[in-house]
Amino acid sequence: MTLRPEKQSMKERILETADRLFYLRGIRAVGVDTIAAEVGISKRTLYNHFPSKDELIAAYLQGRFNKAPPSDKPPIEQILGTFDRLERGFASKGFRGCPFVNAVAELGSEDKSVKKIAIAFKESRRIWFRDLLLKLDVPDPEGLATQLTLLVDGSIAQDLVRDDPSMARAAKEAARVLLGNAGVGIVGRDGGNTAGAAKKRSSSRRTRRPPDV
Amino acid sequence: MTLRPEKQSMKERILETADRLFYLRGIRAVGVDTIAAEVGISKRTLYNHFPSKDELIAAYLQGRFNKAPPSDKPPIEQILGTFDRLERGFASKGFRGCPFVNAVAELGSEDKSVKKIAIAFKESRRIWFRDLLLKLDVPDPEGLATQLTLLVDGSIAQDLVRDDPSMARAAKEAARVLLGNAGVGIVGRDGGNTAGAAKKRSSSRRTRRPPDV
DNA sequence: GCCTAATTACACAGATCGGTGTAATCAAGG
DNA sequence: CCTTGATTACACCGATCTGTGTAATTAGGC
Repeated sequence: MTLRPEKQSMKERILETADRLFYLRGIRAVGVDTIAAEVGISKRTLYNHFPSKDELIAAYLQGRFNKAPPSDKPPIEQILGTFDRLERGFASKGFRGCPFVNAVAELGSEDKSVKKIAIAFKESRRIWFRDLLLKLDVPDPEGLATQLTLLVDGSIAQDLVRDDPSMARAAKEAARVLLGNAGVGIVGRDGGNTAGAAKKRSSSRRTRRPPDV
Repeated sequence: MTLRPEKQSMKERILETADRLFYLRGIRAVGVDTIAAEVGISKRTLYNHFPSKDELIAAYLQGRFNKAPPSDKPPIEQILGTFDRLERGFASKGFRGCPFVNAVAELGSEDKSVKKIAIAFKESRRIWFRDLLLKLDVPDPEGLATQLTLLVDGSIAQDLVRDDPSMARAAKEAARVLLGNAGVGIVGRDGGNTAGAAKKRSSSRRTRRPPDV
């Protein structure tokens, strides 16, 4: 009966489907019945693994907490590479903004646990930037790290409404300026200039998975 | 019976209440019954003024389209002043992020009209920045305007999840660097340095109206 | 074969959703 | 006074929501 390996546990299957639907259509817009039907299980089974939708939501956001893969590349490349990965994410078909920001926007200040997870995620990214900046001996790693997160979240929000992956490139150029201002030497500018980046209203949206946010 | 002037029309009263509830609690989270009850009218009256909730949502977002007051102050002050107003907005009690981003995040790609309004708003702000930058004769007003909008939206998203109005200051400092890099002379840095701005995890939230986004 | 645990189908509860139909009431202006 | 239009109360629709109760069915390990 098991046509394919099916190494996933039931809980994983539920969580995977919930992740996809919550992220793509919105948390409030997706009911537990829809999730159960999509997984191909009964609603009862779903509730056997997650006591409530709220817990499923929390698990969904926890699962979005990325596994930032450690890299041995130079810090400056890692920092700027963030925006390249961001641009690929924007261009992927299923991109729908930052799941944490979206969740907070949807569920408001009612759900405290959701906000806590969102805060933790945002802070983790800021710390990731900061630790890289520490290696670069910039004057103010804390403040610069915060500014870089602003560019990240700003480009995400802009792409969410505009569907314009070039926002990531604009953010990258701004990041380069901020880094340069902090005394970090400019590293290989890629291809074209960034002028009029907002003009190339790309209508691409290829078929890739949303890598990370 | 009219204790106070009551110069508002019925439609305005409905829209005002809808705006407050939609923005504060989320669009999907607020039903038409709730809005009617809050206004103190019957649901029938509400539907006499707005044929559907979707139209009410559209009117809500249209109403958020700000009236950018023309100013005769120097462009550079207007640009940087944006972040000051942003910080005041963040510190106000009812601030809950960008209504347009929130709406797109909530309603997803289903509602086309909502997305159109959101795009128009974001673009209008970019144009506002660009026109000011044109007066400053910067090399790339289009690209720089885009970058400034990234800082604006980034700080809004960050404040939404962190409740930290200092994000606006961090954005302002970054904007100053970007402007300086474009050849615009530094204008009066205010008070303290921007270092560790992310540290002053303000728990303020005063009682003010959300001015604009 | 048997025990245990998971999963199933399915009905149902209680609430809320957007939206409508209807008839009574109210207010204002001619 | 009378007419007209707005507003009211209120019942109701069908759909959907989260969550539960229950009894039958399945599958695997001993």
